[in-house]
Parts: sequence; structure tokens; C-alpha cells
Amino acid sequence: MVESFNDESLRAESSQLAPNSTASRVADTLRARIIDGDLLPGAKLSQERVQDALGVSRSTLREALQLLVRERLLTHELGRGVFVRQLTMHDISDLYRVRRIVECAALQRVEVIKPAGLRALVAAVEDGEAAVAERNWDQVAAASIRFHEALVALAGSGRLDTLITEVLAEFRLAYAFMRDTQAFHTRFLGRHTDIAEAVRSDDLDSAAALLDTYLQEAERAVLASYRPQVSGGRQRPSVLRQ
Amino acid sequence: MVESFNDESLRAESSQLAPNSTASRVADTLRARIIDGDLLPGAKLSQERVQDALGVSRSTLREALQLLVRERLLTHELGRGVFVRQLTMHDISDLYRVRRIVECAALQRVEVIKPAGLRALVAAVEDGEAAVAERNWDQVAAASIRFHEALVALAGSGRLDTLITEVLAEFRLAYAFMRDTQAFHTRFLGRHTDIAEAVRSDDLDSAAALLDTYLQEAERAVLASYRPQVSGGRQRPSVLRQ
DNA sequence: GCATATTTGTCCGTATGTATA
DNA sequence: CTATACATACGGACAAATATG
Repeated sequence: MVESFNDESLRAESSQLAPNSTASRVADTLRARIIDGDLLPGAKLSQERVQDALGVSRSTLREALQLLVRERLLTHELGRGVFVRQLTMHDISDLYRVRRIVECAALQRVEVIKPAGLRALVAAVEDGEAAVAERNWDQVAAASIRFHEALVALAGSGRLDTLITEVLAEFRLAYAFMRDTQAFHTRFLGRHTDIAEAVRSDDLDSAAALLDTYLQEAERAVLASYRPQVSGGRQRPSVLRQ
Repeated sequence: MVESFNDESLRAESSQLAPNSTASRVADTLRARIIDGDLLPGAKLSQERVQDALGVSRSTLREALQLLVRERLLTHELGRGVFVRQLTMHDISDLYRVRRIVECAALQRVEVIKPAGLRALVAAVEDGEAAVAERNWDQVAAASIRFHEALVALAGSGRLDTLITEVLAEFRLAYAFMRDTQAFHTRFLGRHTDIAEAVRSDDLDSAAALLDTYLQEAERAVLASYRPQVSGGRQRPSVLRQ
């Protein structure tokens, strides 16, 4: 049994400022496992074994699992358990449609561009370029997501921010089955610069148009390199990868 | 207030087709309580009392409460418990901004209007008019929400549907503190007809424009008649300072 | 198709920590 | 400051559903 979970980080009451419950912290580590590719889509999360590995009670674990189900990172089948969600190609297409609608509309509705918003946008672009230089592709992906969050944040709606954050988080599941992620990210990183430049010169309609075609091409690229492992039609009961 | 819960409806295994867990059913009844105004924003949901009233265990109840917290109908304060969420005026404004962005953009992105989609739209309008005739204002509000869901559904994105459904559900919390809801709903019901007519004649840009001004005026109307009661029994000291 | 073993769903007792009177 | 109430978390128990042979 893989014992790579770090339960000390869970039980340690690290900071009194953290208002997080134990379940939230368990959800955090599980989320990180999924993003890092330790838990592949389709994998089952057996309550007994995960609870052993994480050192929390089953009640707490179930609470954490439920959080991730609501985030759409896990699916829940009554009586069978929870599994890492597997995106279909249709799911991915749908997610991109949502992004085109929400992100572009948010851009076009921006009233005033606050300096802080522009700074966050530029910072995300620069983070992405730095990550490319270091060939750290996970960090490139993270910076890309931050870029799109910064774009939407220009609209100044906190509710819209959380909304798009949830949608973007689902894309992590798509990356798990993309084989040439480095090619993908390097190919589209330049677009971020173009869009940021259009935003800087206050040409939001151009920025929205650039974003729209960018998302269309990205969708095609993702779908073209998406190879979901069907695992022979049967889901493996193995809890932790291997 | 909590004593009037009906636990029979919970334990009854109503339909074998329902893949719902007990927690889901508990969440359903609590959600209905909130929508019906039995549980007002700011009210505390004591685990002990609610569990007695509903006849379920703490574990199950906590699971149900967590569901509603994720739905933003309840708020959770660590160590204090869960409360029915209280919308501030800023919250309402923000929600309307999200609706203007998402609903209008969804309309403008519609490619083909499917007959079923148009039918759902018309049905929601007719349901609303019938409910007005019966002076059943709760039903008018429900029909209004279905109308907007049907509008967004024209875009053909399932993910966008669930997204806007969650946003619209939050408005139930606003209705709780609006006193002249009948005036509000009758005033804006005619707009539904106009928008549906524009959609029927394939003039989606006009429909989006009508929708935009409609949402702006509705926001003003809601804010004007929004009188949040600071619930007497339970104050929210909300110690967020450090 | 049946019998068995495993896992989940649910409930309960209890201990500890935290907030409030 | 103490006391009380309550939320958080743990662990064990059992029935029901599911998976396995």
C-alpha cells in the first residue's frame, strides 16, 4: 500500500489563522493528489484505505470526499463509492463553451480597468513565461489558469470569480489524459501576451475576440490530444495509483 | 419553528428509482423550508434540534448541511455552526451582474433554437401567467426562475445550465426579505412575454437587449424593497478580526 | 443463479475543543 | 474566570447494497 500521504500536515494545527476544518484539509491533499496526477480519473477512492493512509476517521473522510464531489472532481455512485471523475470529450467541449460565453462576456462588460487587475493579469503572463523557461509544465498550467481568472476578475464580480474558478478547476481532469501538454501550453502561451496587450490598451472588444478564437483553437487542440484511458471498461479498485 | 418538521417524508423510501441518499433528502426538506420562508436568513440551524426534528443522525445531518453550504444557502462558521445565509445588498447587486453577463451572453451565443427549448420557454411564461391569475406568488417566482433557466438552456450547454441554476437559487434568499413581491413579479412578468416573442422571431440580439435592461430594472426594484431583518434571537457577531 | 465476502450508508456513544453567558 | 452549551472529531456497530467466487 502506498504510504506517501503525509498525515503530519493534516493533524498539525499549523496556523491558528487557518479557519479550516480537518475535512477541508483532507480535501486539499486529495485535490492536490488529483492535480498532480497521483490519482487518475476513474480510480476508486476506497474509504477504508484512504482513511488509513490519511489517518482520519471515516466520518471526516466522507465529509472531505463530499466536498470534492461538489467540486466535480469526484463522482459519487450510491452504494458503490466515489471515483475520480472522468471527463468525456463532450464534457470538455461543454466546458469550453461555458468558458467562451463567460470569459468573453466578462471582458466585454468591464467598465473600468483597475490597476490591480491589470497587474494580476501581467503577473500571470510573466509567471507562465518563467515556468516555460524552467520547463515546469505543471506550473505553466497553473499560471494559465490564473491568467484566465485574472481576465474574468476585471469584471469586478466576486461571484463570477468563484464561478469561473470552479469551471477552470475541472480542466485539471482533462490535463491528466493529455500527452503533449508541454506542446499545448507553449503553443498557446503567446496568446496570453496578445490578449494582455489588448487589455492594456483598453481595447476590450479586440481582447474578447482574441480570447474567443484562442479558446476555440485550444478546444480543438485538447480534444485532438485527449486519450482517456478506459481501463478496459472496468474501473480498477486500486485506491492509490499503481 | 423547527418542531414542525415531518420526518415521515424523510424515512419513507418513496421511490426505488430515487438514487438519493438520506442526506440528499434531508437537504431537500431543509431547502424547501428556506424557500418557503420557514427558516429566515440569519437563523441558526442547531444540529441537535434539527436532528431531533428530522429524526436522522448527526452524521447524516452534517452531510446535508454541508450540501446546502456548498449551494450557498447556508453559511458555516467554524466552531459556531451553520446559519441561513443573509444576502447583503452588495451580494444582490453582484448576483445581478453575474446574471446580466451570463444570461445575455448565453442568448447571443445561441446557434440554433431547438423546438423543445422554445417550448420550455413558452411554458414558463404561461405558468407564470397562470400563477398570477391564481395570485400564487411563490409559484410566480418559481416560474420566473424557470423562465430564466429556459433562456440559458437555449445555448445548449448542460454545464452552463447547472451553473445558472445555482446562481438563480440564491435569489430565493433575497425574496425572503422583499415585502412587495407580488408587485415586483407582476411588474416584470410582461417582460418575459416580450423576450420570448423576440426569441420566437429569431431576433436574439433584441432579446438579449431586452433581457439586459430588464435585469437592470429588476435589480433596482429588488434593492429598493429589500429590508433585511437583523434576526433578533441570533445575532451574528461574526468575529473575523484577528 | 447462488452464496459469500467486501464496502458503503447510517447511526450512536464519547471525548475534546471552542464559543458564549 | 468559571460554567455551560455546542460543534468537531473519533471509533465502533450494524444493515443494506455491491462485488466476488
